[in-house]
Formats: sequence, C-alpha cells, structure tokens
Amino acid sequence: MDIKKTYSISELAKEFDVTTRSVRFYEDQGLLHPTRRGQTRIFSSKDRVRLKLILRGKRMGFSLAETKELFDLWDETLSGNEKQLLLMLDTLARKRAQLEQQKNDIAQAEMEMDTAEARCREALADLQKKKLQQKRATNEEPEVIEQK
Amino acid sequence: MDIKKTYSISELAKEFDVTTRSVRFYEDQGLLHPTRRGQTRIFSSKDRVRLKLILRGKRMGFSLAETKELFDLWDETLSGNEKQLLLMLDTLARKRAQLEQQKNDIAQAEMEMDTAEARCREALADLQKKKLQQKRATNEEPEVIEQK
DNA sequence: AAAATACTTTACGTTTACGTAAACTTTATC
DNA sequence: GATAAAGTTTACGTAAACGTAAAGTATTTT
Repeated sequence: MDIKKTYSISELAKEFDVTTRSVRFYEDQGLLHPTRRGQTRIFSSKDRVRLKLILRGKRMGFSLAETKELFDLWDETLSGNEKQLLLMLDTLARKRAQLEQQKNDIAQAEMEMDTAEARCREALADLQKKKLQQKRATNEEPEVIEQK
Repeated sequence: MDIKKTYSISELAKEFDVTTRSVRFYEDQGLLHPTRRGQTRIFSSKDRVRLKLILRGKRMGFSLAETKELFDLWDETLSGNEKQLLLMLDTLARKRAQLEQQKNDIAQAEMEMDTAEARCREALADLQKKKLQQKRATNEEPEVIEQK
C-alpha cells in the first residue's frame, strides 16, 4: 500500500511536523509500537498511519488516552470475539454522536462568524464613507477604495 | 433578549453543567466579567453568552487563551478603529480555515468509521453463520438472529 | 438563635502533553 | 580516525485547566 516499509523517528517527525520527543512520548503511552534495530526505533507503515490518526484525533480534540483506547479496542476487535465486536459497534456509535455534536458546534460557530464579519464590513464601509465626505469637504481627490 | 438579567454563579454552573470552580477560573483568566454585590459575583446575560461560547470553544478544541483572544478582539472591534476591524476580519478568516480543517478531519473520521463498522458487522455475521451450522450439526433448533 | 446553605479567597495538588537539558552510544561524513 | 549527525535514556520543568481542601463570611431557613 505505502511506498516505504519502514521509517526512522526523524522521518516521521519531519513528515508530520512534530518533534521526536512527541513520537517517543506516543510510544511511551502505548500508541505506537516500533520495533528495534539495536536500540534504534524502526517504525512500520502501520505506525505511520497511527501517527496520522493520533494527530487528526488531536485536531478533533481527542486526548491521547481516548485515541489509545480506540486503537486497543480495534486491535482486540480484529481477533473477533463477539463481545468485542459489539463493544466496538457501541463505541463507534458513541464517537459518531460526538462528531455530530462537533459538527453542530462548528455550524453554529460559522453562522456567528458570518454575522460578525458582516458587522465588521458594515463598520468599515461606514468609515470609508466618512473619509470620503471629509475629502469632499477639503476638496481633495478621493482615493480608490479597496475591499477584498 | 434573555428571560433574566442576572445570574448567580451556581445558576450558571448548573445550567451549563460546570463547577463553580471553573466559572471562577474563567473570570480569573479574564473571560468573564461579573459585577459584585458586596463580594458576591453577579453575572450578566452577556457573561452567560460568553460562558456558552467558552464551552463550545472547548468542545471544538479551542484553548481558553484562544477564546479570550477572540473576546478581547471583538470588544476592541466594536469600538471601531479601522486597523482593529481589518485585524478582526483577518482573524475570522484564519478561524474559518481552522474550522474547514476540522470539518475535513471529521469527514475523514466518519468515512473510516463507516468501513470499521462494516467490518464489524461482517465479522458478526460470520460468527452467526458458524453458530447456525453448529446447531444444525447437533440437531438443535436455530434461534432468531437479532441485528439492529 | 442555631443550623444549614451559598458564597468567598487562598493556596497547594493533579493530569495531560509535551519541552528541555544532560550524558551517552551508534552511524554517517570528511 | 576525528567529528558531526542522529539516535538513545533519564529526569526534571512547564503550561493549561481545573480539583480539592481549608477557613472564613453572608444569607436564608427552621
């Protein structure tokens, strides 16, 4: 699937713009499982994917502990006991609900940003108008009004 | 606009399901500005709105510092100097980009949850099938299969 | 008036997610 | 073979966002 099979710690760090400290920390917390050549870490493409998921999780406001729980659950799920499968389905449902909440929050925020922006532009337009009137009063040439 | 004009700390805490400690902390950090009657805090409906925004911000992964920045910026913006207005527009644009990123992240996550769920259901179906075959082999009556 | 309830400040404690420095080893480069 | 570059462990430090007493004040209820 992926181009390369293994990665050094700095390769991963550079690719995802995190410090090696963070990567080591994620391993320490049980989120990544690199093998070793001597004492040097060797990361698989699975680790790479997981790192990507970790970071996306963070952007979505997930804690490392939450993400780890999902990883662990998924690993156990693959082994395929029925209880695990049902637990996974349940967890997925709960996470979905969480994402729904987030989508609502974002939609709300966007609406409020719309009205905030509108007010800003209105206030700006008012200022421009006042400027123009001043210029007219002092008989100067009006400038071109720029607005993105 | 709102039904009530002022709120006690415990009213707000109860309504938004946070501790009074948190509310006091938000004031301490300059996000809320209750007046005082004696030494008792009295929160306005503006404070109430801001508390709501704080909590939504948190759910979207915003830090208190980020939220405070927006509050402060908005307060200055209302005073209406041109530089402030342009700065606000710029900030809004950046926040929008951030929300776009989050929406993408969520969409991605949802897709992956779809495939994860599909795999789970498939595995479950396989297990059910095996159960059925076992029952047939031992000549027992098959049970009804439930699946949400 | 006594007791319960709600509020306050002060201040130290805790968890999360790393940053940063020290001291050392292994690998690559000149 | 020296030196730089990349890796390692150990360990203390830190910022954010509160939790959790402790000890006191103010108000309300019985």
